[in-house]
Amino acid sequence: MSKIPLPSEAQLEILDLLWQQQPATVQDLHERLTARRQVSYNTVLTQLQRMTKAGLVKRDTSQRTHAYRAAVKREQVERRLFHRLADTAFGGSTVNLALRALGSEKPTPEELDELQQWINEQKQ
Amino acid sequence: MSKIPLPSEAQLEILDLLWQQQPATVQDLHERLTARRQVSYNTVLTQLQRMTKAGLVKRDTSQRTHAYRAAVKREQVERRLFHRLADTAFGGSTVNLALRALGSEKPTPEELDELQQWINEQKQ
DNA sequence: AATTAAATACGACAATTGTAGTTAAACTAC
DNA sequence: GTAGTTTAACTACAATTGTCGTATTTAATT
Repeated sequence: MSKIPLPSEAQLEILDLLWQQQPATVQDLHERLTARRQVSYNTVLTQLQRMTKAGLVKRDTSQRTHAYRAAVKREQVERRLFHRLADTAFGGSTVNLALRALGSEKPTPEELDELQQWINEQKQ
Repeated sequence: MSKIPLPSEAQLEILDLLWQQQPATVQDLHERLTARRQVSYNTVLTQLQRMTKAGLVKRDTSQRTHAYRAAVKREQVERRLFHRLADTAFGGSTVNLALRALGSEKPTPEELDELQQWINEQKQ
């Protein structure tokens, strides 16, 4: 099942774009990523090729212009990334990590509600 | 000020031990780290040397056996790490990231209380 | 058909990362 | 003081990472 590695930083950026809109071509992704920072088409392509090999994305090669989609679930990847961080520096407590991270934030009322709801669920 | 880089994964592990107890010698840290996973003395030493050069830790070389202490604040590093993660894949919302990460956890009552308290503070 | 554009494959490369070996100096214990 | 032990400096090395360039193929334009 999950011998799929976690995405690297640069890969995560692209994967994030895919999660937002799938499927997508290299050009799509390059355009969208360029909106955030300067990066060449080939760089995006290479990362997509690496992610394909790694099993992080799938591609449809039936057309000359390949179409990509994520092969991993957003929730799972995010949870694993978070855990890796929590494990190495927060004594494994994700709640601690969450609290620490929240510490300096000013959440929107919606976000607060979501959090509140989560807590209520846990209490039952 | 902060051209100090973020610690790598392995460095964070060691830094975490330092934050728990400072100052510490390489041997101290090696022993404590070994409790978590197998790693050689030299590996710990090398990381400490790299962290020293990077400005992440300071060392007292007045004795033959050097003594290390963190040169960066835990809160700051953790917040930066968290933000880096949030920025690349969570649309910059740390609350979202926190929620996502909490998703599958079973927190202790104490942790729940802490979270609840944080929420209450935010509401005011 | 000839030229240009678009797309992928493949290779390259420097920097970082994790890991550890070798060397040499400085203590420690006989 | 001779032999082992600790410690740190330095070197090494393969894997990963982020970044592109070049070559090649295929499609579009004129």
